[in-house]
Amino acid sequence: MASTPLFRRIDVAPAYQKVADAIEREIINGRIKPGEPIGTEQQLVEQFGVNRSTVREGIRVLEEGGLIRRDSSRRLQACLPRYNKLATRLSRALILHEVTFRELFEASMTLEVASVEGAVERATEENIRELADNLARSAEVVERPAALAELDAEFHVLMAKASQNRVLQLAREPAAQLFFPTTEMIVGSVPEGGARLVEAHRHLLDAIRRRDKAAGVLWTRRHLQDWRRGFEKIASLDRSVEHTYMEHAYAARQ
Amino acid sequence: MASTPLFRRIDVAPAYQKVADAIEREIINGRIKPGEPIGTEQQLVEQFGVNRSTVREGIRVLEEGGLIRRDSSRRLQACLPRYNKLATRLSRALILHEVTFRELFEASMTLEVASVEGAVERATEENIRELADNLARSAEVVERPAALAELDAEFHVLMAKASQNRVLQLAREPAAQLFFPTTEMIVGSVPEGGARLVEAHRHLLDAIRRRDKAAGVLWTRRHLQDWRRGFEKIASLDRSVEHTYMEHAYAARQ
DNA sequence: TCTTATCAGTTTGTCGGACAAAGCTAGATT
DNA sequence: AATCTAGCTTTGTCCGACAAACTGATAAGA
Repeated sequence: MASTPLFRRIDVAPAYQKVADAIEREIINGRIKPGEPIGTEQQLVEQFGVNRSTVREGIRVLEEGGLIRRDSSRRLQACLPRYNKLATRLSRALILHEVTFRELFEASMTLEVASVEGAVERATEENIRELADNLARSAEVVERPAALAELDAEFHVLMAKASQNRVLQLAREPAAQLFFPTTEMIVGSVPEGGARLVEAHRHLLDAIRRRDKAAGVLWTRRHLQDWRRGFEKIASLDRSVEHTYMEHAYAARQ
Repeated sequence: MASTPLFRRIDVAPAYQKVADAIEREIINGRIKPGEPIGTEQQLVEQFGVNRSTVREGIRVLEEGGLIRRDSSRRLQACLPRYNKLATRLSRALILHEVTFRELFEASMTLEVASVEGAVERATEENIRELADNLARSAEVVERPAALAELDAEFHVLMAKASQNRVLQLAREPAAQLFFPTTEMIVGSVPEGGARLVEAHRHLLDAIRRRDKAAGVLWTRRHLQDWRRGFEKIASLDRSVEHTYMEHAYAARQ
């Protein structure tokens, strides 16, 4: 057992970091609620007693972290970090770690199955309406791979939402962001690809309506296996989610 | 179909954002590899033709995003975003969204089971050694909840690593960061809690060694059910992962 | 020869002040 | 009352400056 230290540890974090930390603490522990204003840069300068440049560096950190944002008039306010934005960062990290489509597929299988199970158990009328609406729109664009791929991604987001489990929602998002953009290629290259996709969605929605978990899991598996078979016609599962592919997804998102 | 536009869209992003985007692009598409230097602030000032303050704001954005870091001498270099740094941000987001322990538990059950399945299939000798080492250390501190809780968290990280699936590794991390800190409280408040935990780990490692997937899944379920029963003695599963709890985890991490 | 001390040059973190552009406010005008 | 305008505020950017920390190399000492 060490003796009581004479001095406390010296805090050597740079000032901009301390500014960011101080504001973060206020938001995390709820003293500043999402939507509430943080104050102007000048006010922060006065409160913290540092230069405006320093405050601004701190603000950038928090902004990137998704804890604060600027409203329409560019004033600072606290906000709820959007899963989507964070997921984008994570997807980027996955790219840089050169994960393979096999890893992506395996993880997505787990996460999507869990989503469906949750959705079958807990989907609300509202959730079902949203899914039905998506299905109707999908049926209309079954011959247009780009539009269909987008609706497919949305369908699975809605499914995760219907599970009422926000942790799951967040956990599946990064993988989904990388996984689903390939749908367009696959649907386009497999005969009847679009029709099979819509049919799978129809069965999934049906399973949720009937609260039939086994059917939900079964059709999710089939749906993803379809994706996999399609993908393997185009490329190897063991190829990494490449930079070129990222550029594609990237350009499309902008 | 719209006619060809006369003008291209005007880019109105602030300069610091453009600086960040430009550097990010170079890293994402691999022209700058992880570990390579970005250059000094002065060099960036010259290359981009903007002020150093502007460059520094851009740097903060990338730093927080985990794309660049400063090495021992504070020089800038590209880096692979660390999962657990990103996961920390996600955990924070989950807190702010006031997710419940029930959501956390359900999602973790899915993710940990998937980890074990992967580990049983693909764990290397090295992975098994690490797990065995962790287990040995756990057995030594079975009576000290704080130390044991830490090793428990590590055990599950190692398990995810053994699954050889980096997507899964990343997906489970945010939930785990919120989930496992409660272990300390639970182990301390349940008689034989520590012993049960170590026993579960022993069976898990054994299942991996024998490549027995069913046993791995079974003991993972038991292990987490144990957590759940313990947790319910202390608090309701439907309580949100509260700010107070976050403060606890937060203080411990500093 | 090997280690240590020194010293000048870089680089980062911070500061103060400045200014144009965009937003906001409130009084003036129709 | 609705609209317009002028002034104030705030943000984004720039400039120049300086102390502290770090680098690298040279000089001094064992």
